Amino acid sequence: MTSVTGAKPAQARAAAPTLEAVAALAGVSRATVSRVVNGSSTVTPSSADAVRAAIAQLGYVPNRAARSLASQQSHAIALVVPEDTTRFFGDVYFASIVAGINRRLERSDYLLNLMIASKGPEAKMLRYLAGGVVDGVVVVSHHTSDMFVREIGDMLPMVFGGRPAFDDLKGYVVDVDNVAGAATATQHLIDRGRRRIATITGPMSMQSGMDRLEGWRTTVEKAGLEPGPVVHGDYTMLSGSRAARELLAQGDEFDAVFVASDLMASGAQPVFLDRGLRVPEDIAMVGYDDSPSAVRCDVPLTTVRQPSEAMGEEMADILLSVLAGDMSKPQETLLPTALVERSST
Amino acid sequence: MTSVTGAKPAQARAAAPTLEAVAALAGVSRATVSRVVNGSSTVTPSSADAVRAAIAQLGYVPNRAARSLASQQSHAIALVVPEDTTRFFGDVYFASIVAGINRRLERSDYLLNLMIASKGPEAKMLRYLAGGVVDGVVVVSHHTSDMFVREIGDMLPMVFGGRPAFDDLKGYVVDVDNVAGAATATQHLIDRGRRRIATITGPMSMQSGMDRLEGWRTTVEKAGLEPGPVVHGDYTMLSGSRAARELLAQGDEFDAVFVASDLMASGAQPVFLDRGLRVPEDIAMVGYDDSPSAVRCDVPLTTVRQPSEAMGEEMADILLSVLAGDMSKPQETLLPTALVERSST
DNA sequence: TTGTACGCGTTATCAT
DNA sequence: ATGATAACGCGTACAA
Repeated sequence: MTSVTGAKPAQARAAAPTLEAVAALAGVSRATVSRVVNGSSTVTPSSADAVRAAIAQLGYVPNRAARSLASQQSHAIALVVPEDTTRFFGDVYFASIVAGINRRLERSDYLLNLMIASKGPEAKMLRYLAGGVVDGVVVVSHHTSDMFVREIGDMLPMVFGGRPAFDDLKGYVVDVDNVAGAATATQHLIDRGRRRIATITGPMSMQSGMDRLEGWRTTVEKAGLEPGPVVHGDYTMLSGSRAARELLAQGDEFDAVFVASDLMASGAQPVFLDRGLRVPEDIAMVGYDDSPSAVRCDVPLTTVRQPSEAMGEEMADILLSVLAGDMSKPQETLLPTALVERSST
Repeated sequence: MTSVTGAKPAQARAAAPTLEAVAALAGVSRATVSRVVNGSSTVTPSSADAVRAAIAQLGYVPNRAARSLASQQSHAIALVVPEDTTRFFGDVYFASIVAGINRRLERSDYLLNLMIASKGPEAKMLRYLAGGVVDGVVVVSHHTSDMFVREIGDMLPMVFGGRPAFDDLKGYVVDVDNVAGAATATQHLIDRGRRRIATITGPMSMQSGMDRLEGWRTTVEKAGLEPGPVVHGDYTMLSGSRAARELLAQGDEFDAVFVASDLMASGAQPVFLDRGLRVPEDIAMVGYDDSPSAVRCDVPLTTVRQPSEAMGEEMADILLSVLAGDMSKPQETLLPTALVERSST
């Protein structure tokens, strides 16, 4: 590591102007300034103008800490993701969620605090949240083993992205209808004339994994078909290729497979192709997510699209409503999925 | 959108215990409690124990807003990324940076605030930062056109990831030696016996783009070689394939190409291969970044590895030092690069 | 409509 | 070593 010492980079920074200063310049009291800043009640237009002029002239910006302390609100929300950084950044699903949340937040004066909480610092994070850094929490990618999440619900309003697996949930839920999505995908396979449909599932520690499996099973049974082989994965590409090998190794026949995530499907497909199996002729595939990897496959994937960005936006919207005291939001919001047909079926 | 109304999810949340409460329980004054909380100076072990016991019993957590207001510090830093969400999440480089920053922050009580500031809300972000939400800022992926970044330097300590292109910079810089990295790559090509070396550059609006071009040029000239053709890209895969086509269209001969990012290289390579050119026999390639895409290429890329995660960690470390009043850090820190040899040379 | 005065939970400066 | 007490900057009853 080379280093070059240069001029000193720090300098005296101008003290930020306060409400007091604005009030003095505008010739009114602090209270009045506070009122126009918060757009509140009735202030005489003339003095309101004077205040606004003073604010502009001084470049006044409310001090966040002081405001929080007085109002008992931080005007920030947290996105809690119980995954490690690699998974978080490796999955575009999270990108969409964040984009959606951001889009809603841009129309407010709330801030987003990203908390990617892999394994260790759960206790630390709970302490942060307890410290009043945020007014509410959005939780996505939640596993049954993440018990600490329950404690969050005891101290802050909470919105889940994807229904958590435990029963006594405190908090709102925004979800896609995973059962219906999986059912649509499976039915599509049946409509294409497939009779022996396998599935590569998501993790059984996540509600979405269980729901998609259920959607597959009920649809197959309703059609009077014998369920094909089932192999479990964890949504990652690696687990997808492993599952594909296992499927083949088991020796059970199948002419189609419903894969619970595009990442797993794009891991599985090369395995099939390498074995000389043709997609979709020998094995038809349907994925889930409609992620970019679905298109990048050798045989582009038919898949179930989730409105991830809309989910993010909806979650933020619900949380903001709750924080605004609006208790009329439904506790559970289901967003629709859509089948996207490509070459793999 | 279906919705199901359920039980009311919100409930009365216990008021958080305050310093006052702890003091009362421990039988000391607020000041003393504050002292042990901040590990400060000299407190009698006996009363310190009493305080700690009270804290544990009450589950006391300091209120962040109050602390900020009193101490004039937020104990949070911001990572400002002037890119849109898609680019941010699409590039693993950022993931490493964040991971590195997080790793350093975990050993502190600072919080990270991610601000992905595409185009619009620059003014809004400046207002946030002016509001005292953070004590310092880390800026990565900075373009010459992002003028608003300069204003940040006027109000907060700042660390750049990658040297900004403007001259009067206020702030620290952590960078890799892009000139040296490009030089190593180019020299490697020369050592392999290549005489006519082209380059696909990064954006000329970024210092790193200019530096890598310079490293290529000086090395070629120092070897007494005639510089090969130069085509500009913007680090993305798409621009890489476009650049490759342009390179071919120009008709100038070349037997090697130094590409300023792996993403561009993985866009360029298929173009060469499609034209029946062999890598490395007809065209040797060296990329930059050592990103996952370097390995996913048909012909895995020889590339220049940057210590991205170490960069993130170093940036956070410097910022924390400055915030702690330590002015001894060098204004510019250069991290070393390393050549990773694979099949493309 | 506007101003006064108090409180928010900590830190920091004094005395003691 | 410890305890009053004054900031910190703002919101907001309450009074005028």
